[in-house]
Amino acid sequence: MSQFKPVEEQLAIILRGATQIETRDELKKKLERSHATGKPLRIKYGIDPTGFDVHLGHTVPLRKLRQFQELGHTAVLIMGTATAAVGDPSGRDASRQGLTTEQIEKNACTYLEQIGKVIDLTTPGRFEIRPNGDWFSKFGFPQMLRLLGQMTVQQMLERDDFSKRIKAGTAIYLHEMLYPLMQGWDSVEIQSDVELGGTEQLYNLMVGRDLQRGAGQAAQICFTMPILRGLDGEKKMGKSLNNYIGLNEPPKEKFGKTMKIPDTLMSEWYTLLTDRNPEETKALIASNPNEAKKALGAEIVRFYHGDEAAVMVREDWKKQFECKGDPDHIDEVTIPASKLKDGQMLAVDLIAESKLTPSKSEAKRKIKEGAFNYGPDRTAVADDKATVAVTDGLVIRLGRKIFRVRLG
RNA sequence: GGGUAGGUGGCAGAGUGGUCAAUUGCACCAGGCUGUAAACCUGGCCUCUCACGAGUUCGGGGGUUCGAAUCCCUCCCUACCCA
Repeated sequence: MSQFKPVEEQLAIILRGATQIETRDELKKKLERSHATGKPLRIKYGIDPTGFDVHLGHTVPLRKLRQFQELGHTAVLIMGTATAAVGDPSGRDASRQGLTTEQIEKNACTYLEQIGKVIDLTTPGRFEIRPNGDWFSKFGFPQMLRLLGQMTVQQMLERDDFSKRIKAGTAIYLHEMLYPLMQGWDSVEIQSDVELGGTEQLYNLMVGRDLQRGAGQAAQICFTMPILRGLDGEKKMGKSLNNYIGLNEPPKEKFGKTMKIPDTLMSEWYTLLTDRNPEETKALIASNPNEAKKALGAEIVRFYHGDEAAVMVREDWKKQFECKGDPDHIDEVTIPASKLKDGQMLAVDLIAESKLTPSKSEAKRKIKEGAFNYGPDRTAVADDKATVAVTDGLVIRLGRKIFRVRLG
C-alpha cells in the first residue's frame, strides 16, 4: 500500500490556486509513478537571499510547497547564493549591488528562519536546502560556454521582461540573461520533478525544462502561482512599493494592514493565503465585507502567531476603532525624564521624540492638521507651541498610531 | 571607436542665470465622511528654529558670477544611431 494519497485526491489539493502548469498531464503521470513506486517527487523552489524580509507575497508559492510536503513530497529549496553575489543591477538601489559573502550568509539564515514559519524544515525526507553556490563556484569556463550554447539570443529576447525593457529603453545587462540559464541549471543539478514559482517565473522555469532535457533528464513540471497583489490592490506586493506585510511584523500590524486592503482584493487573498473554503468565503464577502476582512486578518495572524494572538488582535481592533477607545495592548516609548521642564514638554518635541513622526517639522504640521491628541480625554492640541503635561503612562495618539509614554 | 539625446525630490515629468525648496500628476501622510474599504471633500508632503529666518537639495567634483538646477571644465552613468 502506498504511503501517498490517491493521485486524484493529491491533484485536488495541488491545483488549488495554481495559474499555469506545464503540463498537467505530465504532472499527473509523475504523481502516478510516485504513487506506484513510493518515491516522493522533488519540488524545487528558489530564492535569492538579497534582502532580509520575507513577506506574504513570497508565501504564496511557499504555501503550495508546504502542501506538497504534506502530501509526502520533498521540498528542495535552492538558496541563490551564487545569483545574489552577482547582484541585480536593474534596480537603481545601489546598496543592493555587490553583496558580500557574509551578508549573503546572514540573509540566508534570516530567510530560512522566516520561511520555516510556512514550510516544514525538520521532518526527514521532506526538506532539502541546496545553495547554488555549491555548483556554480566550481563552474568552469568551458562548462559555462556549453551552457550558453544551449540557448539563442532570440529565445532570450522573447522573454517579456526583456522585450518590454527594450521598448522602454531601459538597460539590460548581459549577466541578467544568464539568470534564466543559471536557474535552469539548478534544476539539472537537483533533478527536480516540479518547479514552483510566481507567474513571472514561467520563462525561467521553462528554461529549466529545456536544460534538463538537454542533460538527458526527465523534464520538470513548471508550476506557477499567481502574484499576490499588495495593500494597494493593484501592484505586486513588494518591498520597494512598501505595500507589503512582512512575516516578521507584529500581529497588530499584520491585522491592521490587512484591514487596509481594498475589498476587491479579499477573495484573492483568501484563496492564496488561507485554506478556507472558497464557497463560504465568497458568501461571507458578499454578505458582510467588513466581517470578511476582519476574519481574513485574523486568519493570517493565526497562521503565524496562533489562536490567542488572533483573538487578541481582533479585540484590540474593536476597542480602538469600533468603540473609539484605546486597545489593551499599546506599544510603549521611553522619554528621558531630563527632557521635561516642570513636568511639561513641547508637544512638537514629544511627538518627534516618540517617533510618531520622523521629524519635528512634520510633527508641527500634523499638530496644525489636528492629528495629535493625548490622555484619557483625548485632549487635542492645535497650537504648535503648546506644551503637554507628561506623566508616566500617558497615552499619545497621532492618526492610527498610538503609544504609551514611559518616563526613563 | 564615431555621432546624438539625456541624468531634477519615492516614481513620472516641468524648469535652462535671480520671482526655485523647485509647476504639475501619481504615490504617500493627516483631517472630514466611513467598514482605518471604495468614492468624495480639505490640508500637508527636505531639515532646524517659538518666530524673523537659516541650512542642505536638481548624477560626482571643480570653476565663472553679487547670485547657478540653469553657464564653463572635468569625471561617472544611461539610451539611441553608425561601425
